[in-house]
Amino acid sequence: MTVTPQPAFRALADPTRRDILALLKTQEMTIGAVAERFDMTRPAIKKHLSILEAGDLITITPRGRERVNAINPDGFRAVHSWLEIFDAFWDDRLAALKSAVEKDQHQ
Amino acid sequence: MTVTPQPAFRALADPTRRDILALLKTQEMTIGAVAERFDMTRPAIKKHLSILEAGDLITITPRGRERVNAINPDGFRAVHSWLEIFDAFWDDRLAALKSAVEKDQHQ
DNA sequence: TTGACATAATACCATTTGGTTTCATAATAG
DNA sequence: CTATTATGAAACCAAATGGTATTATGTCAA
Repeated sequence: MTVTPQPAFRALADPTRRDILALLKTQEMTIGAVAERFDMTRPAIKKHLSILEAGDLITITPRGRERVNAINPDGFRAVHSWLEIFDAFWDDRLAALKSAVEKDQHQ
Repeated sequence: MTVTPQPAFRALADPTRRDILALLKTQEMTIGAVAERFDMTRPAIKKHLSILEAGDLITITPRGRERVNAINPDGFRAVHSWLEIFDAFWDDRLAALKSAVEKDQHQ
């Protein structure tokens, strides 16, 4: 069970890391393969991948001399569940907006 | 329309800022009132609030010599819509898990 | 076994970040 | 008007962050 969403939120704060996630969404990839897609050195990409792993947003699985990086839903769920705290608020605002619009229409 | 979720994700990456959001969820508050709730100086809180505003997660409205800070759903929607990119992935994984379980039951 | 390849690990650097202190400004209460 | 109150703004600092280059390690292929 995920205790704190902090590592996931921290991981999501960087645009390169979000791009990596969007890339891994389509397919699992080795570190080298990911690095090829970015204008950045492999060590830099490896750091990003480690941070994504720390946030439970990806898994890194050894396969021979390679490391396979794949999306891991766990971290996403932690983020999602934190954001859900605000769902009721949105509903309230939407309801308020709706009633305001309706009231306006009746005038 | 929100163009990039970057300022919102950046704002969400700090635990103090997420605590501030959780606080503002219950009620609008002035800067001073927010600062009273944290073991931190007012300028520090003010910086956090500015970053939250830059991420469209809150609005800061002048009222006399005060500034009223209130949750703003816009930034949350930007975050939510970026995360939605991964919804299909979760579904796929769930479907894969489900079929794996079912297959297992038939053996 | 040896060479090549994929990654790990370390040291290093510039910039950003999260905090402070201090001083300035604007609005309200008497 | 004056004192107080709420905030703005600037300068500054330590630590974290995002990147690099370099060197080491482990695995595969011939």
